[in-house]
Amino acid sequence: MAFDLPVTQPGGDAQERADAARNRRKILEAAQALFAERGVEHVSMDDVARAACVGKGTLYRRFGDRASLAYALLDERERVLQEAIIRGEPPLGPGAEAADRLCAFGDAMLDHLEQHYELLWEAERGHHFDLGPYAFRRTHLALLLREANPGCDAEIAAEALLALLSPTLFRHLRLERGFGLDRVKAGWHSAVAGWVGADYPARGNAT
Amino acid sequence: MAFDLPVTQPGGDAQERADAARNRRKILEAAQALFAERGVEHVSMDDVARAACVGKGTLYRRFGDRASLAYALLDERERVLQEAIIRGEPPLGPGAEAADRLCAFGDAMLDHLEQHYELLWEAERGHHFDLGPYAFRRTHLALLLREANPGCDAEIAAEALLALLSPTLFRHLRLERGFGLDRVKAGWHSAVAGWVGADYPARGNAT
DNA sequence: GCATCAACCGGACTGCGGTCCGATTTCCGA
DNA sequence: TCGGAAATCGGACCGCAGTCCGGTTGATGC
Repeated sequence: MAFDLPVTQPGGDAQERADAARNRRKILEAAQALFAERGVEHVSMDDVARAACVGKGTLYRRFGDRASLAYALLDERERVLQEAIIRGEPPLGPGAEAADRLCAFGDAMLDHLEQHYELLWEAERGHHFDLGPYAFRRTHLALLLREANPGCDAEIAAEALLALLSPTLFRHLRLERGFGLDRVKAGWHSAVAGWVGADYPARGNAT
Repeated sequence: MAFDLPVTQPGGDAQERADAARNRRKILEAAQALFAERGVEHVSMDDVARAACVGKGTLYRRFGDRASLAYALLDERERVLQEAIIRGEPPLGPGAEAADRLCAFGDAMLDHLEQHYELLWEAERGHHFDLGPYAFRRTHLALLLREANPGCDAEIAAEALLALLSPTLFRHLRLERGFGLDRVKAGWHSAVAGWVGADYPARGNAT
């Protein structure tokens, strides 16, 4: 079940056999083409294997499961985004106020979702929370929340905010409810404002 | 794909043939027993059919899919909960202040999740949002939010709050993160406070 | 009591995600 | 250049969710 997310080109310390590298590329290219052509959810793993001229065993050896194949295709974009958060310009990157960074983070993530929600949706199935990118986002949010509002339960708040960025909810809001992207972004800003500005601890009212 | 959620006893207008009713009961009993014995996720639909001495066709005719079978088993509990919300005592039922009702709603839902998250998890797969109970909760929350904070985007806020009560997130918080139920409830109260008390509209900060 | 027909039954079938293992290929040291 | 170990390959295989359809059963009108 454990495997390393492939960097775009295996490169680097390269412990990978030549045929293995060739097959990884064939698979990624075939998957990208098929996904673009038919839509992610209408492509089976067998389809990908067949299109890549590769056995299913190879496909699964390389990528573990369907979700991970989806993540592999997103890998580059994810790293760009992560880079922008860690070392990019404010307000997304360091330097701005925490609350502004939180807003910018949501905007960036929502744009990301808008472009890639099909893949993100696939990537999220099953694994949800233990995956690298999720953990990074959680940590990042918790850090900013702690800075913006030291009184709040930053870990819970981070999870709560992150839930708003789940591909599942995004799909629902955008497609089923028909909310515009701007409205969802405004919702994010409100949620951030709520967590940053509310009085803590909240009223006790246990049932 | 469409079918009516079975009331506990088919009763009422009863257009159901005797053998069909008998089979429904056999299936529900078998499912309940198997789920209790092995845990929901270690029981296949074939297992249920076999244990109920019924063909798979019958099983699927009755319940449509796995998620709906799970819901059928929850049906009674769900209706009790819904009744308590619509006509029960405050603060869960009508009569209390909106913000207090929101808190009480979360507490009740979280208790419900605590007891039934395995079934709720199954029930949520695939369908997510168009299902009856979800729609009811969404409407209820939106109503209370509109009352508690007329300035906010109640529809978005309702979805955002409801996301905190998804079986997926609950499982993650309780089991993977190891948060106590009280802490999650406190998180809910904070989230409610945030949406009820924050200043709207939130800062614009579009990317 | 009986004929008729719709509704129901059950198990064979499909498609998919994921696993397994014998055959093959690559890499490395000699 | 060559031999052998180890990683890799690929397709047969499994379990599961969900569909389909020929045979059967129960409700209804006479």
